[in-house]
Amino acid sequence: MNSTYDPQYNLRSPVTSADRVLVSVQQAIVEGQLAPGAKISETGLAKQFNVSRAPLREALARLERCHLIERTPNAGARVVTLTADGLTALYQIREELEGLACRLAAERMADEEIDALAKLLEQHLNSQRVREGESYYQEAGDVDFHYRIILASKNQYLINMLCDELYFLVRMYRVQLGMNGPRVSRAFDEHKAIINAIANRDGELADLLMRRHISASRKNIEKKLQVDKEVS
Amino acid sequence: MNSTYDPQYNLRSPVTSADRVLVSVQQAIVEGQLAPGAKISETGLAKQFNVSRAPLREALARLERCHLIERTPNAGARVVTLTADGLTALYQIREELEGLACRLAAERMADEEIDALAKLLEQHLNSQRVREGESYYQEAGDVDFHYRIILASKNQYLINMLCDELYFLVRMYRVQLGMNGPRVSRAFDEHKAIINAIANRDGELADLLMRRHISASRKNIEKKLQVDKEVS
DNA sequence: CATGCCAATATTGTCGACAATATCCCGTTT
DNA sequence: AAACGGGATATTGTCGACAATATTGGCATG
Repeated sequence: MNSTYDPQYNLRSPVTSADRVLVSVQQAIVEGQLAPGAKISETGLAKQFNVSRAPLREALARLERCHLIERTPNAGARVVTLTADGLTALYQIREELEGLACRLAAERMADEEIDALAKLLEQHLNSQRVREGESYYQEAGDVDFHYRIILASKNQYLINMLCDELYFLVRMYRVQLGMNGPRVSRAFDEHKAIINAIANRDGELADLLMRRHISASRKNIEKKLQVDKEVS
Repeated sequence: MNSTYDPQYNLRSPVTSADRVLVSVQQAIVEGQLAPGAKISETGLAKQFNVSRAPLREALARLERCHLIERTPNAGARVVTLTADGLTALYQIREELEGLACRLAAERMADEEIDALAKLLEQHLNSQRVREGESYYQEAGDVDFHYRIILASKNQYLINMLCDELYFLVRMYRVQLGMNGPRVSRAFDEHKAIINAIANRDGELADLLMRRHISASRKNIEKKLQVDKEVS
């Protein structure tokens, strides 16, 4: 599995050193190199990434924004922990917001964008790596699909909340629980149904399908969380 | 009109000096002392609030989070501008999220909380100040109602997104457009219907009513925006 | 006169040091 | 032995200065 994940979704490329360290720490938390619940040492991380504490603290502020850490004044920051309740809460929001994104995308997505997304889906399914079950590429493909629809909504706040805030946490749950099971082919079918609804400009249906899709995904992860808990 | 607005909604009281300057600048932007589109001078604001640039920049990071300013790397920050498109986008999100909040509140709100909220509504309607049309108290009362329902959802992300991020902008639209018109009594009826639905544990209905309520509010503000544009 | 370039200026980003606060450890007390 | 208290330590918050980047104004050129 390829461990470097190119976040092509970051709207603006990292220009300042706070941006760079943010990307690094985001990745470290999502992939678990900084364990859930771990205390974050400002001086430690600053040294590790060869920056001073100022840009690191700027990065921490944004990490809090995307719910990857929790800060308490004068006491410091900890990496968030993954819980069943948190997952449910997160996916409840996703259902609402991505449902809305589908309705808007059905109105606003250009025909060419729709074609391109449909093609990307096919291409992704046929890809060697996906069939071999590399979870990294499954994850990237899924996120890509959702991002394109969200961006097509052209609602600034929606895009911001989903892509810049919530999705890092979504990926964290998936990566750390190793979600690479047999749901891939079913998810593909669901994706296809959604893009079809959008192509038909049927926002209501796309909304409904997306909600179901996310709900199914949630149940899948909840099951895994349950199993993990029983094992431990 | 009382110009000081006690933000009783801030979950944790400001403890650090960055917290304090954040509250001050938030208020300044929402109430228009820092005009929409105005450039933000870090050194200027820092002097004005008698702090160094470090805590001020911390505050700016959080102001960006609640969409009150827009930053561009190496170039600085500007106060956001109020536009019809932005308002529509904002209220689309509100409809979805507050609808969800209603569904959850219908499940989770304690009977005593419901009673208290109903009483607060009555009390608010009968209040001298409200009948005299002091927009400040109308605004506070409305926000209070919505906040209580949102908090009752007990969904951490929902609460965070609405109360800590979006609502400052909502208030900014309302305050700066001087929304103190005759919608107050109608809004009261709508509030009452919503709390009734919640009391009956009818989440579906509460959801629907809240969406309509927010939609009506949006149209009201859009009208005002239109009028203002024609005048100018 | 408009336009493009370059230096001077102003503003933002980063750094290291200090102050304020929390955390830890250990001795004392009941 | 457990609970409390107080000092030592570590960590966070804030400050002023410097470096890096944008912006401004004037000068030369077409």
